[in-house]
Amino acid sequence: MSMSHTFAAPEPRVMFPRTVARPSVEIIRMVGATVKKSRDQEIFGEGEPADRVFQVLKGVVRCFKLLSDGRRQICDFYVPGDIFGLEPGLDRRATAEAVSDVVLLAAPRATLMESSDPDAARRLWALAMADLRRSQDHTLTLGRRSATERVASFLVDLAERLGDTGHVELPISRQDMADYLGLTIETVSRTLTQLQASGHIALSGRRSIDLRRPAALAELCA
Amino acid sequence: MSMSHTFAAPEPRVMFPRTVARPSVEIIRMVGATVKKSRDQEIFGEGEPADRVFQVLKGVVRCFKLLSDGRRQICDFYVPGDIFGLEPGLDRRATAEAVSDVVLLAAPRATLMESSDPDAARRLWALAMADLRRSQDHTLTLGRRSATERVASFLVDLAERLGDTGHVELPISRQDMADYLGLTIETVSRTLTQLQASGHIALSGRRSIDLRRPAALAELCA
DNA sequence: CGTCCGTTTGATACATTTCAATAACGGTGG
DNA sequence: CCACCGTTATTGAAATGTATCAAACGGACG
Repeated sequence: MSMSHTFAAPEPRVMFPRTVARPSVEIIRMVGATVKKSRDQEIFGEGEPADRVFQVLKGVVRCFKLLSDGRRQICDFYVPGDIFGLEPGLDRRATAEAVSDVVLLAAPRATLMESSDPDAARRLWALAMADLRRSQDHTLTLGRRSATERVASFLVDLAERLGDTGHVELPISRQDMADYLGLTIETVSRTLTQLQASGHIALSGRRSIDLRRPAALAELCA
Repeated sequence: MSMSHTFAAPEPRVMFPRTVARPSVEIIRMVGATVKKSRDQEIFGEGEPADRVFQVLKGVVRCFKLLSDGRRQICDFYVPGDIFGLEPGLDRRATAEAVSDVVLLAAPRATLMESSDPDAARRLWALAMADLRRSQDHTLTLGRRSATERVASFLVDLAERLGDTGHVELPISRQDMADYLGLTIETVSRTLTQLQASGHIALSGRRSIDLRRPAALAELCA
């Protein structure tokens, strides 16, 4: 489809908002304050009060949980357009960090919850449900898919989320992929080279992947 | 055990003050119709229209997803008091079955969504968020915990859910445990006998487990 | 041009799965 | 109450996928 790049992109750049319509909560745009964070900076930490909700304008955010010995599981990535930071209770159940430099919109939780907009609650609910759906798909992947299947489904999913062009400008490192997929960095790397050898994808640079046979890739997800 | 890379461990957290009252949605009780299903009977199937929401009165329900080759991942179990069947979209993303003979209350989705009760929406939201929280905890378990840690955390979680008495009358088979924990039935079985050998639990019959050292068990979850 | 960090590759170790057999339960009927 | 049976669970031995340990590579950058 698109020409493969001969050069690696210097830095993970702005990602395209996916074309799929998603529930938008206008109110965030209205009452939100712009927040910028640089690469690897924390946005909120586990245990803190969950007083704000965020929308990604630029960059990518990771949300993760830690085990006592430092093992990390990334629950989800958020790309431009996504809203995150809604919590079931009063405090954060996970930590959020900037994967790349990010620009966010932050709105006080209370404002959203008590909004007079009759649709706001419904939209917030839709957002929470969308997260739930993603989380349950993730559960299936982690519980029952092999390394190859995990990587394949990750690529397919990411491509779709970023607006499918058959080309993924990977916004995240191998370590982040590994921690999202429940694998090690070595296994992710090996799997990617295998997928390249089998002609499913083409790697160029560290952060750029062409999906050469998207249909076959989707098959691989089982 | 997957030690991918070491990250700073989270600061010692307070042991869950998780006495979060189970959000109840009275309206289900008011407009709900009683439904009975016997063991292994389907309650709803993936792809069907998601027109009803259920509350468990008696018995246990499992909700799962399948891969094309039949591998199964149980997303969650629902015990008496739990509400399930809320969906992000118009149709079911998973299949629900009766683990044992069950009695359910079923309420039309539309009734709930359009309820004039100002609190109903909020409670529904709380329910969805509770599911999300559980799902993300599950993600951590599947992605980063060893077999022993998975089984231990399952037992601790289940005991708490059923009303912690240090004794779990297991409502589910080894196969269901395995499919929830992303393991095989053999591994679950071996792990349970090890936990018995180490004095953490005592098995009696197939469906009855005593948590002999709950604190130690909780430690095992990492 | 050399350093540094992230990635790839290689060799080996290990946890869990797989395959196969045995054992324990739970219900049924004699 | 006991013997039988099918089902579910346990145990064992071997195979396998992924992790671990260790080293080499490569691009980005000063």
